[in-house]
Amino acid sequence: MVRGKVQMRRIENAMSRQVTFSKRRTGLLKKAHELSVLCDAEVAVIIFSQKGRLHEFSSNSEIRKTINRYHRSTNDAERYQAKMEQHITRLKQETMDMERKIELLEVSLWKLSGQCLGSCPIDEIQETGDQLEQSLSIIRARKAQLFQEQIEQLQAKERSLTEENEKLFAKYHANSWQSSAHLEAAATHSRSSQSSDVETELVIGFPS
Amino acid sequence: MVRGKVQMRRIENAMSRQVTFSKRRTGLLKKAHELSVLCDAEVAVIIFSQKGRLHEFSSNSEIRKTINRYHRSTNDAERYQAKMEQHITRLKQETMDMERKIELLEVSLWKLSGQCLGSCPIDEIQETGDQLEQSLSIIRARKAQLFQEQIEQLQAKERSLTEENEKLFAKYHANSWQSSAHLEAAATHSRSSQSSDVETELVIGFPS
DNA sequence: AACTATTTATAAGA
DNA sequence: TTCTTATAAATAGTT
Repeated sequence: MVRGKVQMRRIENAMSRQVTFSKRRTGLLKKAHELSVLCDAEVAVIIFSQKGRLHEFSSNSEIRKTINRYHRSTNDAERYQAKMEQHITRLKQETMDMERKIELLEVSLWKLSGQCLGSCPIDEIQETGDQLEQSLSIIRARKAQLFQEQIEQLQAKERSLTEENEKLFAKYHANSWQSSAHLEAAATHSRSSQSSDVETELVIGFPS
Repeated sequence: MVRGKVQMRRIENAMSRQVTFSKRRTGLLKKAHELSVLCDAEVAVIIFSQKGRLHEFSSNSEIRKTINRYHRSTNDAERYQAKMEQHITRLKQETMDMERKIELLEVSLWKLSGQCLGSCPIDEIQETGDQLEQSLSIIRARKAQLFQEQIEQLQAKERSLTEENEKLFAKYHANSWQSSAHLEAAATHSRSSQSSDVETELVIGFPS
């Protein structure tokens, strides 16, 4: 039996506390239910016992809905939501920009590859053609330059090889008279290789 | 005074409902507070009145903490977070794909415009050149075709104008002998216009 | 908001 | 946990 007012402080006896928790918890949930029914209110109750066990009541089918409504009605939530919306808007904008960029690039490539001519006006085709001619001339110049460089490299290589050959020839000729026939053959080879390079240069330098 | 058990259903009288809400709401929050103090429990109560006004109780200083604990103890939160991460990952992937696509397109355009030649190997330049030659030939063909069509249109127009002129000439010649000098001038103009068109055709058809 | 007759909740004991 | 019961607390209807 109730022996007077209960002191409004933590019940020290663990057993009593557990029992009281059980009883009052039931009472609280019941009261919450009654409030929601009688007054047509949206009520949510969350209780964690001292041991961490969860008990809950929601007048709604989903307590999350009430929590979300709470978040919405709090200012924090509005700020949070605004931030999120801003973020999403930014992402969408970025995506759209990228898509537009891709489209423009694809159209450019399309035009440069000679497609889409059915729908292009003649002045645009003219412009694309001019652009291509220009690009081609740059590329032809670069090609010519690269060939020229290659030729110069080959010529340099050839010169150094010829020099080496001549040195070797002189060396062998001076130091060993025994195998003169063999060395003569090497020198001949060196000279024929030189003339072949010159011929190649002329062919590549001025294509038909 | 209380005249018997209250029926557990919505109170129809708005005034009574409002008063009962006020009283019971106070009671519920008090009970929640008592439970939290007596039993050392974590309690949160959220109430939205019928009019949407928010009332809350939290044994904690911050009701958000209790809500977060609720989310944690439920698996909802984890699932929600997992979903969000998945979504973000997907968005990032899409962005990366788009960036890669843009890069490829830009490199293609770069190459086709004759840039980036310092770093390109000769065979790639060769390939680009071939591609450009091909595109150019397509565009030249299209240009020629468009000029041809334009010429044909002009020829057709010229023919119809000539015919009309001749008809008019005949008509005026037959019906009115009074102003023969004036009509003679018109016919001369018609003939000169015709020869001018033919000249234009020859210039456009075979440009230097 | 205050009053009060009643109902309801619940502490302690079993 | 559940039942009982004495008592505190809550509250419906009224003022």
